[in-house]
Formats: sequence, C-alpha cells, structure tokens
Amino acid sequence: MAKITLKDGSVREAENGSKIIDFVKSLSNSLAKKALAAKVDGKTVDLMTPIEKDANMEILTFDDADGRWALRHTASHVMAQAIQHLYADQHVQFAIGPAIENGFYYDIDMEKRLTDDDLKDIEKEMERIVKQNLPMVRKEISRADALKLFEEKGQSYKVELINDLPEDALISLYEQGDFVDLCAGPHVMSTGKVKAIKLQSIAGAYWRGDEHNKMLQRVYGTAFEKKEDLAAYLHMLEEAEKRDHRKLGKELDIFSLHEEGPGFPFFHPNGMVIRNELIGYWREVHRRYGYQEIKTPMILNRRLWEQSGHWEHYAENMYFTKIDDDDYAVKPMNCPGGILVYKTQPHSYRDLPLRLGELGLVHRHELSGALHGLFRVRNFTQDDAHIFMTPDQIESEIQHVIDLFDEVYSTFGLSYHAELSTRPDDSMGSDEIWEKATAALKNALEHRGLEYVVNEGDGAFYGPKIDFHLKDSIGRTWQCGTIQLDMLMPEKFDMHYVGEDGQQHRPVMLHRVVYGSIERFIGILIENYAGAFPVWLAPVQVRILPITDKHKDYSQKLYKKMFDLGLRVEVDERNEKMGYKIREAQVKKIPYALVVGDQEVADGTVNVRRYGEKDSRTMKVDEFIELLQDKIKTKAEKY
RNA sequence: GCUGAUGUAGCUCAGUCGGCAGAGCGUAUCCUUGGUAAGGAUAAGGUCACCAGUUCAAUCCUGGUCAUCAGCUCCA
Repeated sequence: MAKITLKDGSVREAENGSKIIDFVKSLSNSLAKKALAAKVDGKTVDLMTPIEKDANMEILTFDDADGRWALRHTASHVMAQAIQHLYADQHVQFAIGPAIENGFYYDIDMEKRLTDDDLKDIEKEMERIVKQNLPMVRKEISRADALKLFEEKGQSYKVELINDLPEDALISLYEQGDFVDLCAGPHVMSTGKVKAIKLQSIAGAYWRGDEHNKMLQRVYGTAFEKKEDLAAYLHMLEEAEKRDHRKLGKELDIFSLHEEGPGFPFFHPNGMVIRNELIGYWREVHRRYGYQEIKTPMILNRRLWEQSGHWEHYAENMYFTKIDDDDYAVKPMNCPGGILVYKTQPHSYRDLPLRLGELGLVHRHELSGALHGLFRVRNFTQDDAHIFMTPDQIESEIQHVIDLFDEVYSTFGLSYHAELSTRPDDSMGSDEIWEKATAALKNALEHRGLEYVVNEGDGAFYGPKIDFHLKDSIGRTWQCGTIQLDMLMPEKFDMHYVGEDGQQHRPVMLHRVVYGSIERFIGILIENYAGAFPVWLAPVQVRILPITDKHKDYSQKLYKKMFDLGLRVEVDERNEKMGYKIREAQVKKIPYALVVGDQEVADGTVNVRRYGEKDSRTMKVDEFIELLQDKIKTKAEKY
C-alpha cells in the first residue's frame, strides 16, 4: 500500500498500482466527478496515472489553475481532431496546441485559409467529439517509434519537435478516437469533460515564434466545465471591452488618432488636463525623492548616436533628418542628452547620486502592426531620469527607485509584477560588466522580496533591466516602469567623477521611468478607472445643473466662485430637463453634479449627486467646496 | 513587417445580389421652464478610406495603397 498525503494533511492509503481516479472515488464520488487532474509531489498528472509509491497528492478541479489547464489542453486536442475530420482532404499539419491563461490555441498549417464561418463548423464538430466522450489514452513510446509514426503521418512539425528531444527520451502520445498527438500531457480523462467550448479568433503565428519561419494559422478558443461559466466569461469580456481606452478615449474626448499620423496621438483638452495633473504629481514626487529636472533637444547629431551605440544597435527604430549637410536623428531615448548635461562640469563623489529627471518626447519607428491606441505609439513622453552614481551606491539607489515606484503605483491603486531582463544577443560590453550589473538588479529584487520572472535575453543593448508591468482591462500586461542599469554609456562617453581619493572614477548610470510613457500610462488609467477618474485627475470635476433659466444667475455665481479657486467646473445651461442633464453628467463620468433650483437658491446650498450614485444630498456651498478640495488634495480615489 | 478581418454622416451602425445613400444618437433652430439617467417638432450634415481597372453606369465587382482591429514578432 502507498501512503497518500492530501492537501489538508490527512493521510490515506491506496493500493500500489491502482489508478488515481479510483483512489479519488474512494475519497468521494462527488470529488471524483469534479476532478480533472492531480498534482503528485508537485507534478501535474492524469487521473489515469497509477499510484506507485508514497506521495503528496492534490486533486485538481476546474477551480485550480492546473486543472483548468488540463481541461483546456484537452479542448485543444479536440479542436485539432475536429479540424482533421473537417479538412481531411487538406493534409493538415499540426504544430503546437497548448492551454493558455484563459483558453487554448492550436497552430496548424494547411492550404485552406480558415474563416470565422469555419469556426462555427469546427465548434459543431468539437461538440460531436465531446458527446462521444472519447477516452484520452496516454501511450509512451520510444523516440525512434515516435519519429516513424509522425513521419508516416507526414507531420513534419511534430517530427521537428521530436528531433529536438533528447536521444533517450521516452515520448508520450495522447490518443482520442482516431486522433493521436505528440503531447506531454496531462489531460482530463475523456473528451466528455469539455462541456462548454467557444472558438474565438483566427490569427497568424510564426512557427516557434520566429519571424523568419513560416506563418501558421492559429485558432484561439476557450473552454469551461460548465456552460454558465463560459457565458459568464464571455459577458465579462464584453464588459471589459467597454473599458477599452480607445473607446473611452473617444467617448470622453481625451485623445484621437488620425490616418495622417499613425501612432502619433493627439491630446484633446480633456486629455491635457489628465496629462498635466500626472506631470504635476510626478514633479512633486520627484522633488521629494531628490531629483532635479532637465530638458534636452529632440534632434541631435549623428556623432552622438554613433558614440552611444544607437546608430548601430537601434537604427531600425529611429527617424533621421538632415540639417545643412549633416546627418541628425530624432531621439529614440533621452540618455545621450542627459549624459551631455552631466559632462558639462566635473563631478565629485559628494554630488552623487545625481538624479536628473526629464520628461522627454521620444520617437521610435514601431512596426505598423504593433500600434495599439495609446499603449503602443510612435512618439511618447518618457518620464525619464538618469541617475549617476558610484558603484557602491547601486543597490541602495535601486531600492530608492523601487520605493518611488511603489508610492506612485499605489497612488493609482495599480498592482504590478516585475520582470528581470538579461543580456540580449545584440549587445555591447564585456561579460563581466553584464554579470555585475545583472547581479546588482537581482540582489535588489531579492533583498526587497519582490517576486519576479526572468526574461532571458530581453535586456536593452546597454544593460539589464527590471520591468514593471501593469494590466489593462482584459488582463493583457504592458510594461510601464523600468529600471535599467548601465555601465556601458559611462565608458562610451568617458564619464568621470572625482572620488574620495582624489582620483578619477567611472560612474554607474541608471535609466528609469515610472509611468513608462505618459501616453501608455494614461491608457492604463483610463481602463483602470473605466473612465471615471478620481477628482484630482477628472477633466471636469463639477458640473452645475440649473433646473430652469431662473437659476442661471445663482449657477454663474457658484461657477465663478469655484473657477476662481482653480476648480474645473462647468454649467449645463442647456434648455433640457433635469433627467436629461443628470444622464449627460453621468455618461461623461463627471465626479460631481450639482443640481440647483428654487430650494438651493433660497438656502444657499447645492444638491450634490456623485458619479455612479442614485442618491443625492444637499450641502452648504462652502461645505461642498471644502469636501471637493480635500478629495483633490488627498488624491482620493472615491468621491 | 507577417496572417486574417474591417473601413458608409461628428459617434454607433443599417443598406445597395451595379441604377439619385438610410436609422438612432449628437449638432442647429423653434416650442416646452421642466427636481435627479433621454420632452416635442423642424433642419443641416456623406467624393460610401484613397488610387487605378472593368462597365452605358461602381459605395457595391477586380487590383493596388493607406488606416484600423485580433494575433504573431517587437516594445515604454
């Protein structure tokens, strides 16, 4: 007998060689029904796996990420089978078909181009396969047999995958009915478990994610255990779409994009209010954290970009121009400018760390297909800063930067995750410098207990970096903040400071942005607040709604009083009924609507209705203004 | 840049299987002076993304270009 320790710590016995599913049945029939896979000593396996020794076991259901993964992975195989059935004449080649965060996909290669209508047919065929409740049978074969099998089937992508596996690898296959696939698993026990399926979209994807390879057809879908859950998920997606910053940006008159300038966003008055408030806050925070601000030119001579390495490593993303007969480039980054400022005078170790901030407008030629609202543009303002310091200040300075990031993100109620990116192929500098810089970043992260993922080879060409990612309305993450450690630019530009010993030393440089780009950050904020900005950021903070013409004078007096206090206020004097004006104020997501009629004029009050609330309350004018000013001062998120 | 889809009024979208282009919202004017999510009427508003081709005739068919959307690649 094997001793099985369950998640709650209880220990049960199971017969050696018995299947996990039978063991689960012995625990509870209802659990056995819900079970999708199991985690044995940390490894996720099929329920058909035999129990062979004492182990820790967790039964996975749809509530567990790994359970969902198994179900959706099976769904992906079912889809592949359906495609094989429907397009038998096509010699469909299958590449890979994993489960992903909220669903699954399969990459396939065939002559016929799938259309949205085809998805309906595939779904139908999938449902048929699900109904048949085919068992998912795992088989293990040798590498040679696997090669033979897939060569015979003419599945060249599979053959390529197998060839990449170690010589002695035992290869697993999963078979359901007439479909067999190379797959490590795990899967749910049978196709019948996949109760609710929705195929979502078709897109291109490069084989192995490499743009030099052939582009395959990728079919995205999602699957749930219950139809209701699928419906709820699809509804959630619809709701999230309403928060899309491109949609809200238009509706709330924040920004626009035009064919005349793809990727070059236009900011409207409402957008500029948000921008300027963000910048004001940024300046206030950075002053407290010991930064000074500079401004450097947008166009600089070719020599500078050659010296920095951009000319060699970044040219395909740069825009160029000529002045007289000389080559110039529009800056894609602010650092060389900051370095020139540093070099205008000698520095002592006593001046360091020297923190120079710059709101710098940079231009980068991004691929046309990558452009995406304010999230991915071709010109953007980085809330940049370059910190020049001594080598032994690196770690404390990184901590200092992370403190600042923490403060800024929490002001907006944003949660983030960190990623560490290491040396890319196309990079400058010695191994030693890279190792040192990477270790410094890693230490800072670990010292602080920040969890992070590592992106091998994703660093900048001049140094490794820590990126801070924020989520958009549908859960895609976007890199915003970044801290990049740079020991190369100081060399390239022969930068110095005088140390305690009176000798010349090489400073270390830190590039960092908090918002990342003001444009992208505004996009994130629009989605985060669903367009209903906190009072301090709201383009219009208060709208006064006089009931009839009789109340216009009082409204104007109120308006002037608030306007003179610097508040963003407007009066809706249109000849409309109160219901209409209230609706308009709500649709525009204005934090406070003030209704004024006979009552308010007589009492010197306002009737305050907050955005999103049905009830209103009457307040003295001064009392309301005080409330408003307090919300603004404290950057309160709630009205 | 790649694969696929889309482009009609300021916005959201119908529509024309080739024959003078439509709705709702918004805007303007008039009526209505109305207490918390849409009061009524009238009117203006379009080179049907752009450029070629086919045709007696193209918003519609063909080809190309541009932009947008989803994804890939890339990135703040």
